[in-house]
Amino acid sequence: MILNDRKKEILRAVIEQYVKTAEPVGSKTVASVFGSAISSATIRNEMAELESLGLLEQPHTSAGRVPSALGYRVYVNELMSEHKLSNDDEIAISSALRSGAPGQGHLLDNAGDLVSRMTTYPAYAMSSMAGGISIARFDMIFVDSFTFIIVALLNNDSVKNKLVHLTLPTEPAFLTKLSSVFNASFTGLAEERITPALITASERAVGDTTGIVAVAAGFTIELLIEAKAGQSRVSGAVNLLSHPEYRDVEKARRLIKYLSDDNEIARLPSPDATGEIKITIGPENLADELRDSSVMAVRYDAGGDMQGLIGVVGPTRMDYSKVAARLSYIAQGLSWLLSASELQSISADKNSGIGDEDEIGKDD
Amino acid sequence: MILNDRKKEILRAVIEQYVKTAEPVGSKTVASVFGSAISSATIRNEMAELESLGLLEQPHTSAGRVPSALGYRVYVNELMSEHKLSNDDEIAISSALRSGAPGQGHLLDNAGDLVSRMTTYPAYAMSSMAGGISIARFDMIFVDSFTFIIVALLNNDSVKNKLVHLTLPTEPAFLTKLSSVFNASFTGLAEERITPALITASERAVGDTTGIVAVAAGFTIELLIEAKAGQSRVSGAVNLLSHPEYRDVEKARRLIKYLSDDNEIARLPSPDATGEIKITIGPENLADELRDSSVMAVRYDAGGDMQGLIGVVGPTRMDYSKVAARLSYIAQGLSWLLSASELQSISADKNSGIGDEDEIGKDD
DNA sequence: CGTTAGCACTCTCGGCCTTAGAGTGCTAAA
DNA sequence: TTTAGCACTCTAAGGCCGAGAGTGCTAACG
Repeated sequence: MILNDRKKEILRAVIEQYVKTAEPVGSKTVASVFGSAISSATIRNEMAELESLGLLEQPHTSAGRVPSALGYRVYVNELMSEHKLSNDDEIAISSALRSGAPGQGHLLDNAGDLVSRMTTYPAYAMSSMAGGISIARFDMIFVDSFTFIIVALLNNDSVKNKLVHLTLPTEPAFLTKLSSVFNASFTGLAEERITPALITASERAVGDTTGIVAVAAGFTIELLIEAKAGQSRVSGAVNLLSHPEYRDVEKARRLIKYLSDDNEIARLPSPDATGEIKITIGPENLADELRDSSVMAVRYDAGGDMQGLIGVVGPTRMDYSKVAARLSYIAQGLSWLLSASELQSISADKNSGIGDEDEIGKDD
Repeated sequence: MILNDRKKEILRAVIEQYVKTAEPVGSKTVASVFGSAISSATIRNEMAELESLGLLEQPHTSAGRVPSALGYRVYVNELMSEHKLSNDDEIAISSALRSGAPGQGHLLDNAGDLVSRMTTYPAYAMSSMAGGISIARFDMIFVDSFTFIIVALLNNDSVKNKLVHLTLPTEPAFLTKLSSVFNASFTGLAEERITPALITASERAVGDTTGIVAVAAGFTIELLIEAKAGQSRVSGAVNLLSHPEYRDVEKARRLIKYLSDDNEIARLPSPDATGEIKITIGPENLADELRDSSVMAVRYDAGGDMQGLIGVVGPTRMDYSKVAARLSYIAQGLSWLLSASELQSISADKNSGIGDEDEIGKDD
């Protein structure tokens, strides 16, 4: 978009004013931003042109102008100045990262809560694994003859388990055999690659006639499915309700409903590279429910082959610059803590929970 | 409350009509309920008396009447007829219970989702353990010299785990010793009873100089705290927004905010005995945020020493009878499935996940 | 004495009009 | 090219009015 400098400044002024007040911005208001350098009449002319370029819109004749989605896009691409985080923000974020939200053990929840608190918008957090989630190692714990526990160490360094009850008794030696077969056959496989044929083969390998292999395999699949599902989280959806664009309950309800669907979350925009902030504005979003909202997201490095993603969903009238700054500061902090923790281990500092690998998606 | 039969019938009619329409009910409407048995003038007289008794209220002269909190209370205690569940409802509930919500492994989530879906109100689900949560059994899994897993079988039959990284190497034999000391010292203890003194004692018992005992004990405490926290869940908070009494966004926001606080959830009303439905109406609720909402809850038997609780939060204008019927049908179903599963074990039916003990709060 | 028809009265809600104010676009002058 | 001036447009808020709903009271009735 080729705009002369003055148009750019006017566009910037309109957007920044509108973001602040949520009211259409008139030529006089813009003029006052420039002191007495330009008259409101000139600005009116410029604004009329900006409108015909599709960057501004008028709710009706004789209201001021409001940025269009395209206007925001130009602003984000070309005009937005880097927002400098305040000291308070930096302190708030880094101390929250270091201590984790009280009473919460989950990294995704922690990160999501923090993002949502620091932006006043609903946040989403996801983690993903290059090559998908699989099990790195099985252990079977004998509890009593009718009970055992499957413990699975996943390739994302989290641990999951299943308690299994049996109708026919078993014994420790059998479980040892079971676990070595499982370690041989099922490790490294994504959930969809654990096929019935594979299970039957293992059944034969163990010499199982009681069905225990099938059951254990079933739990293994469940466990992998849960591990995949546990990879996304939305926090602070209520926050939507404090923004004027969602004062219409029905609109808010639809968006919150949308955000509570895990499958949809997985489809939210995600940036290609670590550190780069991806912004999709209004109709740039594919989902209908997001047509008049914006989404910002950033990846972070969760150590090893793991990648994480945090983002927010809010009205198109967002302070993109400020949100971007906070989002990327948080992402950087997470990358740092999570990569650092690869070298880290027993730590006397009990509060640094959020950085410990034991915190990563080990739920269930 | 001593009311003659006709007053009772009128009160009932007003409430049932109001529940249906959310509009103040006039004498004529009530009269039509009785056919031409009583004239609207008579009803007017009766309604005026019901108002002076505090059972009905008038939003303004010349609107109809609306039930007061006291009116609902009398209705719930004395007038409410038992709602007969439709066949469809029974089928919907029992099949949902049997199969679990798709993609969700957690019992609390499942139950909460179901309740919220079947009532259109936000639901809360909790589970609790007579005597508190403690660990029944420890296992330590050696992964490599610098890594091991603590697996804890809790007294509520769920399993939790922690992945621990070490700075100094260890070996399987040491972990065996560690786990026997932990099994001897820390089993059966609630989180607050694992004291520094106890930890030091174990340290001496194992002969540990590396701090590994302290770290493992720290993780054990964390694990218990998480187990306690994982015992309550709210589902379907968005549902509030579809009810006209929460069309005021600010009101809805406050209530949803309130419901997203775990500590507050733990304080929501809970009935004394299994099967009994506890209903608190409007100002009967202690929390300010619930002053114009009602809460209904029922306990179910989760097998063994475990108790569960499901409930809903909604406007005082609720169909108490219908919600009660659905709630208690769900509670009965849960009791049945969970108690049954004590006898149950390996089951060929992969879909009966919700009834399997492995599903209970094993999210750590 | 309880019940009922009749009626005046009250209050809300929606529609309509008016006015104030904000902001525009156009014109003409600098 | 910029700007002052001005007529014009549109909304939002307030006021007014009539329709409608529902009441409470009174007086008549069985």
